Amino acid sequence: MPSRHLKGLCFHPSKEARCVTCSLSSLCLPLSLNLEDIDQLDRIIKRRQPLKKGEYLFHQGDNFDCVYAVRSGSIKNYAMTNEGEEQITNFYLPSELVGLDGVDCDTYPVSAKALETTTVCEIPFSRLEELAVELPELRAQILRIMSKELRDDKQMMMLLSKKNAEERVATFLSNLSTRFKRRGYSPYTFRLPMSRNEIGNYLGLAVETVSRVFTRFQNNQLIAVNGKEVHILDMEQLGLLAGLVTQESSPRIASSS
Amino acid sequence: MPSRHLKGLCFHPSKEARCVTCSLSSLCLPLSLNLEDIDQLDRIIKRRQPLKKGEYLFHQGDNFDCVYAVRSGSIKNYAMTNEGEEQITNFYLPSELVGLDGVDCDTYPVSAKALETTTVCEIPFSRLEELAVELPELRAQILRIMSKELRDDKQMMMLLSKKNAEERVATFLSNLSTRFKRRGYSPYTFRLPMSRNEIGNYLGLAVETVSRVFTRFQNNQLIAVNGKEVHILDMEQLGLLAGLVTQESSPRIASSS
DNA sequence: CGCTTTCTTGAAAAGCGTCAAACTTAGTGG
DNA sequence: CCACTAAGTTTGACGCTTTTCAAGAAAGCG
Repeated sequence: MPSRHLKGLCFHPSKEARCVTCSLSSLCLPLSLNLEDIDQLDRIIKRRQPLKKGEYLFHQGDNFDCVYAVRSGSIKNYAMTNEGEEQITNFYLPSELVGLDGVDCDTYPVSAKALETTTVCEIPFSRLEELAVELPELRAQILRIMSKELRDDKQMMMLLSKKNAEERVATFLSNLSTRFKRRGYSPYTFRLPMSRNEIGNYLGLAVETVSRVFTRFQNNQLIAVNGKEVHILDMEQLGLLAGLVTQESSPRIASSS
Repeated sequence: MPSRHLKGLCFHPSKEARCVTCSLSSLCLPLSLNLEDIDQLDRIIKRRQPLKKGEYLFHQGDNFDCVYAVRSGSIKNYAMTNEGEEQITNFYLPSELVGLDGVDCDTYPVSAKALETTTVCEIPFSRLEELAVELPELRAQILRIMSKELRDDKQMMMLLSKKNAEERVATFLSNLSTRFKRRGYSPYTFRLPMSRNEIGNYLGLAVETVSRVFTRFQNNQLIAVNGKEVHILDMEQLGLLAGLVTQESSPRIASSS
């Protein structure tokens, strides 16, 4: 039924080439748009060729022109420090929107690189803005997404300035779990798309520390890890740790011994 | 000359009660609005009674309804951690906009408290949105401000995850300096509106560490401090330190001795 | 299958936090 | 206006968490 409007405007007429049929449609941009609005949005969106691991969506400094919705796979955002090391500022999983922090500059302030084979929807920002003029719901949705990202950033700042290594890793895992769950995947069993190094970089910890915390969590029956495969065994305890737990009387995780 | 439109709509008919005559007009929201647009904006803005030190602009959890432009004084944003300690997420100086991270929630995610006697313009968000429908420039400006805040947050995350105590404090001072300069004040001499404790909280450092770094900077002729009064003596060196300098061959600041 | 990269583990070192105490400033009331 | 108290700041000594360095184990890749 929802197939008016498609015509010759469809760029990659694949089996899932429209927002209405997209399995992520309830999570992605058109969260609160009605069917007609989605059709309009649909017409400005391009599906890009899948990116292979290590390929770039855009580079820091590229002209800002599009935002991207991840359809499958995952993306990392990172900037270069003055010394040339990378600083990861975010990971993006399917249904999440990449590139919004470029809105007020001419260029992307960070680079976006695929962590694995990744497909995205490309949304030309100028056309999105045009469309937003007519669709108040779309406008509101864009604001909501940016505002959400602002709040997530504050959470991250809290993590970086107040939490210790265990709390950081626990927060990271809980957070991933929640996002996988929302996508429809198991919140208990998932594959980390990023390396230990990238986790450490993101969390402000040395690789070795991340590795040690993983082992400690495993020894304490919090999780079971096998390479990038993670099973969360005790979600409650993990959540407690993540929630900035240093309560005097809390059963402290035994230190490796 | 710019005085059509005012009529009975002016809430506090003080000497600086309009955006057009506001000394911050070139910095504040209406950055890129023309005179007529500013007049329209002007009519939805209320000037609130000055806040005394320690008073709240809003509390975490209050209904989100307004954003605020600081006219004079300063504001801190902070959230409560699960353990009940405060975590400062931002400081706002005159011409800066407070409250935007509430846009997509019903309630403010943080509290906003005056660090000193502070005056603000109150901007009802619903009316701002209405107005934004007609004024594309205003819409763009709101996006720009949010996007700027997103990028600032990334910078903060970088600071918290990669910089040591000296680099953090140097960054903090450089940043304040820049903002004071933009306001038209001296970038070299200014008064810190916040306590050492608050600086430490914000930078993820213990008070004692902040204090020690201040002393060290003073011993090394980088700055001169007297209570909250700060003079920057060597802006270049301070900037170098701030810019994530651990270059092998850089003249490392002598440690207090 | 061998090579490179990533991950893990141990031991030592460093940076920062914590505790404690002296000192300064700000605020209050006599 | 000064004394008094509370709050904020500075300084030193010590300890703990995390980093750094190093080396071996596992995994990914051609």
